[in-house]
Amino acid sequence: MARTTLSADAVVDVALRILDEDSPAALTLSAVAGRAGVATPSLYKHVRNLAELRDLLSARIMNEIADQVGEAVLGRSADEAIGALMSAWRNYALAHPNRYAALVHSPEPRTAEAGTRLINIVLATLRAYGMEDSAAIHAARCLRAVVHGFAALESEGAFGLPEKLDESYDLLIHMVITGLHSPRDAGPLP
Amino acid sequence: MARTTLSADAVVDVALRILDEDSPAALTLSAVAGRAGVATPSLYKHVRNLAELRDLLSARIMNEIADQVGEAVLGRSADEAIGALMSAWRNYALAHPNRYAALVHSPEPRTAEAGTRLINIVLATLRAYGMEDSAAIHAARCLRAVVHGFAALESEGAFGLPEKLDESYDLLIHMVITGLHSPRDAGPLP
DNA sequence: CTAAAAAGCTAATGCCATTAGCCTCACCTG
DNA sequence: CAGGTGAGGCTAATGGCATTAGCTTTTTAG
Repeated sequence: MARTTLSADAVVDVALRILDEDSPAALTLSAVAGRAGVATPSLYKHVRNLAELRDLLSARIMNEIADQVGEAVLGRSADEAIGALMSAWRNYALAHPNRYAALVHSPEPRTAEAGTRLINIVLATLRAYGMEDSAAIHAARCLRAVVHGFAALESEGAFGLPEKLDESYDLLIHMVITGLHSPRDAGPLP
Repeated sequence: MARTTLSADAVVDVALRILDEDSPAALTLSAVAGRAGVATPSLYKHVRNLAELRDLLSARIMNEIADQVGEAVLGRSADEAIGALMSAWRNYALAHPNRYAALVHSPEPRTAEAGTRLINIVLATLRAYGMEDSAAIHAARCLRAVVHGFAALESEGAFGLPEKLDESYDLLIHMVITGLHSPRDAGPLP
């Protein structure tokens, strides 16, 4: 029966639900097929193999992050934009910890393209600080590393102490904004 | 033959070599057994299962990082210590990308304990900035997130652009140091 | 010297991904 | 309206891996 129900996108949808409701380890083709109401080998008509499904999943997730971060930045600029950007990014990871854990930062084209969308949003935001070209790239990398590090650790439950994580993140935002205002060649501080 | 050759530690050694020479995905009990010159089920005399082997591996790696970071900080303080700490941490990830990728930040006791060693080193370093208690915890979390984010992304090969990564990291160190000198309640900048 | 424990082995089970080859319905074509 | 084609589904089979059970051998403690 050439039903029109299933497609690569639909398979990714199912995989996302498994990810959200179970764990990254529960993401098997068997589980996806079971939930889609289909025999396992049927999935191969839509997806080359498990590795490709993971790639598609990563790309989808990265695009969702770019969407949310892009929306958060709309209509803001400079410090306010940085804060909104960082909060939106972290909030995505908090709302979907398993998705964030499943996100792979590989050179795989689809995910890389979505990653480029995200980086471009960051670069655009940095223009408010007068950063261009190389300087902006370095700063964007730092911003990305900072947010990713916190989000990854937090969604893994790696922060054990009782101190409030919101406060830690506020501090981090503050540190980033301070750093952006202090150009690299400013030399040592007083 | 109750040979004295194999032990849990030796199994972890073999697993580390597989990790270094192949990939995280190549780390199977079969591969470990093969390289150890033993049948697969024999490993269960030393390790409860694959999950425990991964935990032991994580703990080993985390301890190595703590060792290197602790050594880097020795005899330095304040800004110089922060820079040395951040460089040593990143250098470990660069030297052993697969180990860094295999590192899991779970609440698993052994790894958590090694992680505590590392955090204590960071906390001690922060004391040079007059930070204590809660403030130091928040700052330590930020430092950890910053370094982990950069190291994780770099060792995954996530930075695609041609700009030199050393320069990006220098900027990141600069940003962190600047942020540490600017207390949270300093208010907006000029 | 002996007995028990430590550490190894083979065999067997079950899950998973993947491949091969078959079947059937939906739809387009004439 | 008949028929053929292909997308999309299915069953069966294969091979890798983790894990368990139960046996055997070697140390080593007493």
